[in-house]
Amino acid sequence: MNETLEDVTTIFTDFLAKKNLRMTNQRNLILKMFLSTEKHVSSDDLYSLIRKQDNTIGQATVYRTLKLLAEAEIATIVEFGDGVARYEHIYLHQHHDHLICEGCNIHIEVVDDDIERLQVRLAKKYGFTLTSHKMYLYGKCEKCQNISSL
Amino acid sequence: MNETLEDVTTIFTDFLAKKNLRMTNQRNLILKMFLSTEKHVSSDDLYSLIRKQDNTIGQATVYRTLKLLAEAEIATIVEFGDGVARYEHIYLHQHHDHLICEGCNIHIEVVDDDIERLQVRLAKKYGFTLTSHKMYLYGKCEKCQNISSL
DNA sequence: CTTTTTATTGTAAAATCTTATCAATATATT
DNA sequence: AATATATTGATAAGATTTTACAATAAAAAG
Ligand SMILES: [Zn+2]
Ligand SMILES: [Zn+2]
Ligand SMILES: [Zn+2]
Ligand SMILES: [Zn+2]
Repeated sequence: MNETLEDVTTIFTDFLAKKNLRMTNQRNLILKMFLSTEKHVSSDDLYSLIRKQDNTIGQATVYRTLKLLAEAEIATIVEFGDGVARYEHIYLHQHHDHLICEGCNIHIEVVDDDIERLQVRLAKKYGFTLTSHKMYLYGKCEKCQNISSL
Repeated sequence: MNETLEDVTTIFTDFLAKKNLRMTNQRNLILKMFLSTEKHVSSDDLYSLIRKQDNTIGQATVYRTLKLLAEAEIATIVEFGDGVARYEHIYLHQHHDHLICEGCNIHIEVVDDDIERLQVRLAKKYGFTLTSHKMYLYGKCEKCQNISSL
């Protein structure tokens, strides 16, 4: 996907309008900051980032806006199992899954077209139409394999 | 996998011994109740179940024991995104992934051997050895597809 | 069998993350 | 302008999980 910030802002504004909600300065700033980050930010991460530009913004507003962004399908939730909801953007960033090293904790974004195809097939086998999926692969990276074999 | 309750209890006891921990009545009961449940129980679910048999047990003990069971690889965490950690047993239950209907919320356990194979291949491509994975497929079941098209 | 050491438990407090409440403010509609 | 509606920030409340700690139980040592 190659949307610009303006495109995504329009998408969000339209989404809001459809629900009788308004595009505000706060929502605008939050969206802008969110899109400018790479990968997995928690609401709190984003709140800290935004405070640097505008320290009047409220924590709850960030929570609320991220929920809206997820509803608008501009953001998706990623859960790494520590009880914190993290978000990443879909627009400006295409779908991917996560490969995670249990040793050093690095996260690599991956996609395998064959798997993506088979997921649709698998869902269809049960009469489902697939709208999305999440896949997390856990293992050890090259470096950590060597360390643990010492 | 076809382990019996006794087998799994032994596995857990051994795991504990290796860490200088002890098999206690509480841990034994929690394990037994956990294995007797089907699928996704939260710590609180399990706590309620156990209280019926022994109302002296503490909530924290259930949390602690489930953590240990996960560490011992007898249980795995399943996260459905509502902020609650749920557990399911690996022993007595083989690996599977989850197909979830966004309409009626039913959960179907699925496995696709081709996908499982490709996951290993994908990880290898990045120099990773794979130890586990989680895959959640979200969509609409047959019934819910029809409902939403009315 | 004691005594001593170590681990475990239950209770309750604390920590974390998220949501709800509400009066004040900003935005849209009339 | 006046009115209605939505939004905000602060704060309280909720929910889930972890931690602290004294009392208890289990294991090890004597
Ligand atoms: Zn994918
Ligand atoms: Zn690594
Ligand atoms: Zn699988
Ligand atoms: Zn359904």
